[in-house]
Amino acid sequence: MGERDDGLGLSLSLSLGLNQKESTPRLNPTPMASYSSSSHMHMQNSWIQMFQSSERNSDVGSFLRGLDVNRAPSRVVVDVEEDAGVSSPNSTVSSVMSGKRNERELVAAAGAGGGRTIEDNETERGSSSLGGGSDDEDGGGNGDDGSRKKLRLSKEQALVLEETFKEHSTLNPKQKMALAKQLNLRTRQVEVWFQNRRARTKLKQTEVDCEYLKRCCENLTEENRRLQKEVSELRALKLSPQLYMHMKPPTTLTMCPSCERVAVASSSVAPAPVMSSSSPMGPMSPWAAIPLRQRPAAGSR
DNA sequence: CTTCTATCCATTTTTACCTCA
DNA sequence: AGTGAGGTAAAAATGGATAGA
Repeated sequence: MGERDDGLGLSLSLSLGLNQKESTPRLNPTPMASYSSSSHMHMQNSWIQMFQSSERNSDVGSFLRGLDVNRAPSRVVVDVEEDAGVSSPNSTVSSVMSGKRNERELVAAAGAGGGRTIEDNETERGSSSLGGGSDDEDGGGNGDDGSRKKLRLSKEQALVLEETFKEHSTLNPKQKMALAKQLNLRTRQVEVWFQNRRARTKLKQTEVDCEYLKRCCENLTEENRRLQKEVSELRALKLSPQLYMHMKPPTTLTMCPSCERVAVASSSVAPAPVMSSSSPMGPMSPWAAIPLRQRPAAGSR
């Protein structure tokens, strides 16, 4: 199904993302959840390329499917005029009515009432796709009744949209209109496509972040388990002082990760002063009697 | 400050396509 | 081989929030 492509892409993205993040153990400083047009270049260089590579494959896949199944190459019918007529709802419609709904209603009305929005779009799509679109196949359908009709974008259209999205995750009205004209789409379609594209990107970014956090959680859980085990071992050693005095200090828990001082592994001393920066090694510290060179962690610094 | 317009996002609905029994 | 059900992604619609004039 279609998910196969997406699943593949996602798995690739995940693996890449994790590898990338493992080298830099921190979440993406510009998470996609809050990306904006000003920060889209970040994602362009990091995440989005992973997505786009997979999605492009998906597009190619759907395109190939479309080629095989649906579209026999046929004549090219280009009708750009209506695009402008129908597709500038923001300016023309809103001046008469108010709000976005009116624009949609107008489009629907135009499609139903002898206008040629949806139906024409099919024609336009066929024209801009690889000559695809047998006219009788889609055009004769339900375009006349004004009902919404699915508009599967052609490969070329999707490709151009993707390339544009790479450069700008958002479009200003001028760019939108130019792109719509170039692709023989309505500006509303371009706008919707970009909205959906941003949503897909964000969703995938969320999934990647979730996977990364899951990994972090697993690592921390494992680390916690290991430390708990070590604590219990040290507590057990407390019961046998002779052995304790002659043992080497543990290889872990020897360094405070924050202040990078040698920590005190004494069980008789409360752990709080251990991390104190003023006197990390109190007078009661059993390690104080051990020469520094015998402390593996301290000596390794 | 209010109103209007445009845009965005989150969510939902619709549609086309695919797989499988 | 043909067909319908179910699943999925994508396109479109909807409603709310927000910014700017």
